[in-house]
Amino acid sequence: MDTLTIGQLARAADVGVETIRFYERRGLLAEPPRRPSGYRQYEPEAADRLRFIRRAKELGFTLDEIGELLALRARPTENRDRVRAAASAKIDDIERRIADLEQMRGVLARLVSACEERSEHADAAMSGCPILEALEPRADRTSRTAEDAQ
Amino acid sequence: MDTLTIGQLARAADVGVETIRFYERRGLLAEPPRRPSGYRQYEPEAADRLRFIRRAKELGFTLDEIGELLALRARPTENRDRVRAAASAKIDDIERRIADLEQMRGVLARLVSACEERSEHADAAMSGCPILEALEPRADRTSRTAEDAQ
DNA sequence: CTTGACTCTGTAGTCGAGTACGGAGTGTAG
DNA sequence: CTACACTCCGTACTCGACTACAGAGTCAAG
Repeated sequence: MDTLTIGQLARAADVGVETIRFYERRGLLAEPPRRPSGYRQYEPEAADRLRFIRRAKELGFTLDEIGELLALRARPTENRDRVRAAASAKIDDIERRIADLEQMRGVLARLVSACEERSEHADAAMSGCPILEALEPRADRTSRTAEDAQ
Repeated sequence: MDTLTIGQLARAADVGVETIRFYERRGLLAEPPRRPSGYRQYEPEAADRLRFIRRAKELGFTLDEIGELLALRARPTENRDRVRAAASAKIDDIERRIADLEQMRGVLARLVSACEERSEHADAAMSGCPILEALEPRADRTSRTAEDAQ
């Protein structure tokens, strides 16, 4: 027997049974043939397709994008450019996200080290860890009349 | 007049009116005093608090985490260590995310360039852009009998 | 005084990617 | 033949962070 039930497929691809049906509804997975009982019968390659989906998700593609990728895959050579373009766009996207995260990390790192310095010569007990204060004033401050107990 | 209506505050902090009420429900924003009519009356500092929230969100904190941060802020000096610890944990988190994204980018970049090479000496028309194929086999392959037109 | 913009409350909808559940039918090992 | 695991379908729920809406009341300008 070289077809799989949905549960066997789920174990093979390490996803949930419900996830497989969900992908089918979303059009990411073709409807497989059925046994007379209605049970889905998958070929082992279905697990590859599921792994493809998982891998693409890990690479930051949304399910919609993955659907497009799978559609392109059907006719590969003529769509090479489009696949390449999609991947390039995704790279740009990823680079933006990396840059954002690096900026965040920089800000937090500065604040943590500033905070540590203060802790060491523990005199300035009157001023808190600068992390919180530093978060507040984003670039150009709007008018501040000083003097206000919230 | 130095109090703001919710709409003025929303414009000042560049968030939606509904968002402000949502933050209030979530406990991120204290309930402000009201006019007899029930209208909320905000001090200008409320805009700082909203900017704090926005900034922290940009830094990757969830609203729950921001709530904790704001709670810690109330008693700053005694909580310095905890604030610092929270920020450090967030840095670790950010670094993990950066590493993941860099890996994704690496994979995609390799695939795109491999694809470009093929396009140049455009002989291998039989094999598609390797992006799609390369996505599939995740590390150790499970049995593949070759030969299958899906 | 009227008009129109604003605000109030409470509830419901959105998006993405699933996950859970109920009730019925099926496959199979012992 | 009887358990019991598995599968079917459809619907509803989850999470996070909002966003929209209905219907009523309020404020300020002209």
